[in-house]
Amino acid sequence: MAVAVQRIENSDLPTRCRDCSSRRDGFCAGLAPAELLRLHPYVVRKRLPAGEEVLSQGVLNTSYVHVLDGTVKLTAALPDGTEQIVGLRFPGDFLGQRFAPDVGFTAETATDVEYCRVSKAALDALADSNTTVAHQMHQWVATELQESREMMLTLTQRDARQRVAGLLYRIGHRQTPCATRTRIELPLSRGEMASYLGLTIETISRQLSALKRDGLIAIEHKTQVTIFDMGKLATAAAMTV
Amino acid sequence: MAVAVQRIENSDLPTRCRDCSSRRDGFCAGLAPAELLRLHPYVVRKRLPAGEEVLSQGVLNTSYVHVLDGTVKLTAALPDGTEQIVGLRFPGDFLGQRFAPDVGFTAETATDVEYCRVSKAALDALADSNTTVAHQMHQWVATELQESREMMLTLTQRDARQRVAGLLYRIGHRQTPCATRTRIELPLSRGEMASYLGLTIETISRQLSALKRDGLIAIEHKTQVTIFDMGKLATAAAMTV
DNA sequence: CGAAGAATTGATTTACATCAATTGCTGTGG
DNA sequence: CCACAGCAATTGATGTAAATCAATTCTTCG
Repeated sequence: MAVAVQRIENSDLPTRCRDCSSRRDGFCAGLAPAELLRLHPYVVRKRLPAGEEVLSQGVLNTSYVHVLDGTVKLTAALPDGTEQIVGLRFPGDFLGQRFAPDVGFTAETATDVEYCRVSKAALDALADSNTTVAHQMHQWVATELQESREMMLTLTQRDARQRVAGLLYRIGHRQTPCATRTRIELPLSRGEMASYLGLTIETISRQLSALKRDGLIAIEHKTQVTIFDMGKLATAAAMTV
Repeated sequence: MAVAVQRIENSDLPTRCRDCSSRRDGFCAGLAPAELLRLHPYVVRKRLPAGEEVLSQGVLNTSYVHVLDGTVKLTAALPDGTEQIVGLRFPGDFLGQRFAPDVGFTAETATDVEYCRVSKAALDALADSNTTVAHQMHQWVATELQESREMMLTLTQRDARQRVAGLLYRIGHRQTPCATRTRIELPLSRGEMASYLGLTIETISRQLSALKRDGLIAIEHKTQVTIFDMGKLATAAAMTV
């Protein structure tokens, strides 16, 4: 508990942490330099291209993943062999369950992704000795639950147009939090968007065309989406209140 | 940490805990007798009729609720004034979020309900000093997340018949875990089932009639449902992996 | 260039919603 | 005890959003 830390220089941090955004305002901001150093041997920083598995459903749950750059999709393998997207993870997000014996959902890079993989045993040990860390991990699950319940409401209440607009809004919000007008790079194919929103590829395509026709967005090269007005998009998504 | 407890008699427990099922195999099984005694002044045991609010969305989050008997529905108030059911809680389940400043969802009794209301401050304090309790609470959120993600899959993948069959199956499973043939008391009206499953009252009614016609269930007095074969119902619900 | 895959667009079908009527309970008052 | 609100549930008729089926068009890449 009593980690006497004061005036520790940046240079006392592990090299890779020095310029990391997570150190400034993400998960690692909650860690003392000494703790980062203690964790250091159990962390690997990686970069993967799109379409690679980061964590695989069903295997022994031995690591956490902290997303630094790019988009990761969480997928559930369905009995019929297809996969269903159940969540998206962006920079700053955290993957892994503390109290699950094995991995519940496959995590797969949707774009090029940079991340830190942390040994579960090491971070769990740290959480055992540092309640702040334990709380942070607990709180993260609560955040995921909240998100998942919002998705439930989306699926029961919103029509196709609202779902697509809402997804674009959320991606825009994560990629450029403060802009009213923004250009985003879609991390998902039409099929992936369809899977996530419980719709079909054709419906996604039609709704994107409709949003384009209505002057809310522009699309270039399939994946470059310009959002002209985040507020109007939020209205189209019925995200108000 | 070092709570020296040995050979504590049942009579050392708070009176209300002595015959409580939660003490045997629920949340309170994880607590030492001394801890139960410590919590005792901050707990009230209550019994409410159907249709009462147990926790109210938006108010300051000051208590946890531990369901002992009956069914509680979690509802989200929608902007248009209607309410959407986002979850059901049965005996043994837990309500309340450790790290949320206010209550996220209204919890309302769907049937007569017996429960213990615990001061949040007191249980949080206990969790701070007893990691087992903290873990249990963390784990509970993880369980809720799991359930919520399964609901997402239901809403994206399953049709009306599968949803209704699945709900009956789950209620049957909670009320009588080991039976193949069972009779359940529906804790929800048709409208509530519709809200939970993202369907309409009429569709629920038609699907119940269809399941009856197909010989999977029988219904008396609207709410008494006999399930002839849980296995067949699970098949109808496509719950099989 | 041509093949293969992804996305768009159009035509048709369908599951569920919506609208509408009827039935069946439950409680209240004459 | 019956009459009749008042409400939930059922059942039927019709409408509609999205799925499905079916061509194109656009992209990428060997």
